[in-house]
Amino acid sequence: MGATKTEHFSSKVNAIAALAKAMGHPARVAIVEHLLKVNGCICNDIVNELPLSQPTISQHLKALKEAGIIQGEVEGNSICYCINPKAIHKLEAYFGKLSSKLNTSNLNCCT
Amino acid sequence: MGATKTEHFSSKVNAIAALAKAMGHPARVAIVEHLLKVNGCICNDIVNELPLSQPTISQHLKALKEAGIIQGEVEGNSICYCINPKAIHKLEAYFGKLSSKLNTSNLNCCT
DNA sequence: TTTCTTTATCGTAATATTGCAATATATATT
DNA sequence: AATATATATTGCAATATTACGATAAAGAAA
Repeated sequence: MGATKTEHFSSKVNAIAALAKAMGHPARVAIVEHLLKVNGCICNDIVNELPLSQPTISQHLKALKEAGIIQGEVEGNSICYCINPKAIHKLEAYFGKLSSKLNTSNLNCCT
Repeated sequence: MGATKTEHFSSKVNAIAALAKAMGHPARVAIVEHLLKVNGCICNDIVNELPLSQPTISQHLKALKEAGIIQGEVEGNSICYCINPKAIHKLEAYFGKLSSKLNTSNLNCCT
């Protein structure tokens, strides 16, 4: 026990959960926000923006990258990280679909 | 160390992270999917739908409830759980805003 | 080549999460 | 009251996450 039983769930459900999990930490949300603010890339300035150590930030960047939320390229001396719009769009599409289904359904309990 | 340093981040960032975290497990996504499918409430049938024990499911329901993703009411012998549309809408709005900002920005790197 | 800068990885400690058996609680039914 | 049904809580073991110091790696600049 202790490990998530991903094998029992559909790949669609696992895919959404993996994306949501990656966004499930304030540091990672803050990284995405920062990437959006600087309109493109992180080149060495993210460490100064967040109240976390460099190894911790590197770890969070890795988690975001492995989930497909961001993508990175070596850019000379530093690394260029930016948001992968497709991943964000998947989340938007999923929650958007949920929202619209909720609007059309008659939730006649728990109100 | 080991605990998330939530106190260093804005309440907006923490709020999104908390919602995303709640959706960051396949069992919890599956619960939400099931709630949507039955168009309203869970009344005792969720345990038969998921490949997890009753205590584990109860735990996931509690996590979803504490995050505000679902809301529950005692309904006679059983419990009536249903989705809180506001929480889903917050997620949709957040990722929607990210998406549209990404569309208008010129991501001239990492392409 | 040496040094500087930037990012990644390793090792480790603290904490959190996941999962379940056992048990408790609470209401319905008989 | 006794029993049945549905959900929650407790206690525990296994695993994962978070965070950071120390160190490594890799390219830039001198």
